[in-house]
Amino acid sequence: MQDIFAELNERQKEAVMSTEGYVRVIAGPGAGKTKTLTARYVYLVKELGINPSNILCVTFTNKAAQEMKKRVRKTIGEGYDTGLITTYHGFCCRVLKEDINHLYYPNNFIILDEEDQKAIISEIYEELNLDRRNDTYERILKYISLRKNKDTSYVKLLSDPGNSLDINNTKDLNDKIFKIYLKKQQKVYGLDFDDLINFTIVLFIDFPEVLKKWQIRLSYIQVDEFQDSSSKEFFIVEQLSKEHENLFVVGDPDQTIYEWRGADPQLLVDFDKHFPSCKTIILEQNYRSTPEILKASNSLIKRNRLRIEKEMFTLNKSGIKVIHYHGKDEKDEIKWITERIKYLNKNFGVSKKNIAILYRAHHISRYIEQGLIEAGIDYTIYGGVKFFQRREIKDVLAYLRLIAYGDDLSFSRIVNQPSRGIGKQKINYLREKAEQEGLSLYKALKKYHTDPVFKSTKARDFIETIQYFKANYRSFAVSELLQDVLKRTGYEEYLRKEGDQERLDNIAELFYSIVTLENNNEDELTLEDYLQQISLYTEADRMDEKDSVKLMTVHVAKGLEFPYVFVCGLSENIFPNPRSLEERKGRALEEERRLAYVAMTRAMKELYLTESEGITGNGLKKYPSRFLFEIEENLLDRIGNLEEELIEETKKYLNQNDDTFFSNEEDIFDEGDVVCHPIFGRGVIEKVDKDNGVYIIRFENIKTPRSISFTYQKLRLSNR
DNA sequence: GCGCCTAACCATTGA
DNA sequence: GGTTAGGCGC
Repeated sequence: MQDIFAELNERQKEAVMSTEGYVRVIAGPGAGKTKTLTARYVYLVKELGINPSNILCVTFTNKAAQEMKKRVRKTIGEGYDTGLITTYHGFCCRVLKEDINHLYYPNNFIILDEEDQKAIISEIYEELNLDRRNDTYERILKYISLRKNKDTSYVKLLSDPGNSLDINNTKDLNDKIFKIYLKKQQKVYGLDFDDLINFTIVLFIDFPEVLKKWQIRLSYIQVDEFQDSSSKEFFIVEQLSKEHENLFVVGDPDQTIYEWRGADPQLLVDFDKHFPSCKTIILEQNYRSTPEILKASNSLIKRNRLRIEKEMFTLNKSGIKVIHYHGKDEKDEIKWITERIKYLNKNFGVSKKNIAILYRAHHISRYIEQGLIEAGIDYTIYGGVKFFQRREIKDVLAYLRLIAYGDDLSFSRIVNQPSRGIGKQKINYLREKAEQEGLSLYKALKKYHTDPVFKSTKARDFIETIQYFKANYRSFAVSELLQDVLKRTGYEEYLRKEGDQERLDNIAELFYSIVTLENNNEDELTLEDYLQQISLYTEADRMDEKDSVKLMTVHVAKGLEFPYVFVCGLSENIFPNPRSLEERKGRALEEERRLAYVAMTRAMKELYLTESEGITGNGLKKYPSRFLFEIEENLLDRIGNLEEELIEETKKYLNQNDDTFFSNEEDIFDEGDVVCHPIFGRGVIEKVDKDNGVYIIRFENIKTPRSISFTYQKLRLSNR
């Protein structure tokens, strides 16, 4: 216990000791959020004697959960069930496994990931004879997700064993697709990511006794990265906390980067209004970055209007200034990066694993990769074609899932992989049979594989192999099973024949990840558990200690830190992202800025911001990102050939598209002026802070004064 | 009927 | 780089 406290500062200690009631901790980047959260968990167990099975600790990723579990176990010892250190989705999964039967859905449901959803939609397209080129998966998936989240009554439709889905009675094509989708997912007993949350909510509302059970069980609840919780997720923890009234949330509104997915930072901002007894602790000391990095980051995030004023500080040692490199083209940009990496390595012994290259969107990684290959620098991409969505990984997992569940999605994925002579036509034939007799595709093949139709196929082999595994899989560890499956199904040989070493390597990586999981788990890892866990995995969960440069999007980098960080592709029309700006006007630019802030604050020792001239994918000319000019000039070291002319052109371009940018207009308000803000309402200007370019305004309806940047005053404030 | 190859088109972020 | 339709050969 002692050593846990020894590492904490006074405020962090205060947070750890705040075990009763509603508590919110607002903590900027590198302030030791996770450390504090972990210490509090340990304090609850060791000092207060609370059983871990009564503490719900919601983390943002599985990786964060795994690491926290590891640290917790080190201090409290083995033998505890720390299964409630988990993500929202992981927790919902746990609840549903226990109680979904109330909703007439079996608890051996499968979790549908994006790939599965796409497969379902693809089937629907085929059945309805729709032209795929005129539509996109993304649009349909968005529509389905929107529909599900707007009205959760679909949960009852889905779980109704009588199946009251009337496909003929539809309003339009979208509605029809939606209903067929529900029918298809019901057939495989699938739950997608939205369902996990929605089912849990319906369960809690419709069956108060289930909610009560969990309320009593969970004496303490703590939530990490609370600014990225959605109102639905908040509803879940709020309801759960009603019995013991111990809810502890940690977050930073400035790091909200998931608004587009439903995150609502206002929940953290208004936490004190929601729970008037709430205690607030603010952690402003950063232990991660050099003062140079922190100052530059602060100076950028200050440009946002919608924020709780807080200024991070650090006592860390000074380093070099943040560098902005401007390249003549993409080749030049990556060349400079690779040379810098080599320089750091040669002169300071910086190893590759301590370096991260971050970007706004996956496709940017292409020219980065190219350059790294040319320079002979090893790298690992996290994200992009996501590891768990790679063809070979999905195939292997589909075999495992078919063995465990016998579902149609897995079946159609791998029945002809490797080729067994069972193509489209034969699947359609099977589909008809299955439909008529209410069988799954696998069962239909099992019944009819002796039909003359399948004479020239390897259907019999296939059925025999799968049947063998179905009968025996429980007596093997998942890793053993995987190896056996690879051999007996001929999948490994098939890849080997194709000479696809990379795919084989990926499978090896999957194998080792299973072995690690098996070694870390307290209990035996069952196949069902594994499959469920893996479908909730994220790219960040794969992060390891391989000695290679790490490439990932800023979103994937959230919550992580790296000694040396390059943020590349910092151009207008890339970062900030034009589609995001288009889609959610107003709020989006602030989120993009927070994203840039998150990217910058990942760096511990040195931070490089790079961009280059050229054109973007949609044929627009690239200009240096506005964010590069929003950071105070004296905090950046501009390197590369950035001509005055281009800066002027950029300013002109930005002003054209956003009249609040580079506005030379002087502040038109004085202290004491009454102003009106579209969101905050009426307020009085308390102070004009010319140094930082902000007004401090006390709004009538808001407890703490807010700061509003000058650059926005023209647009956002009006005299009144 | 099946599977392989190619040209053409497209790309925001993710649990 | 991935995805898709369509053509072609077995």
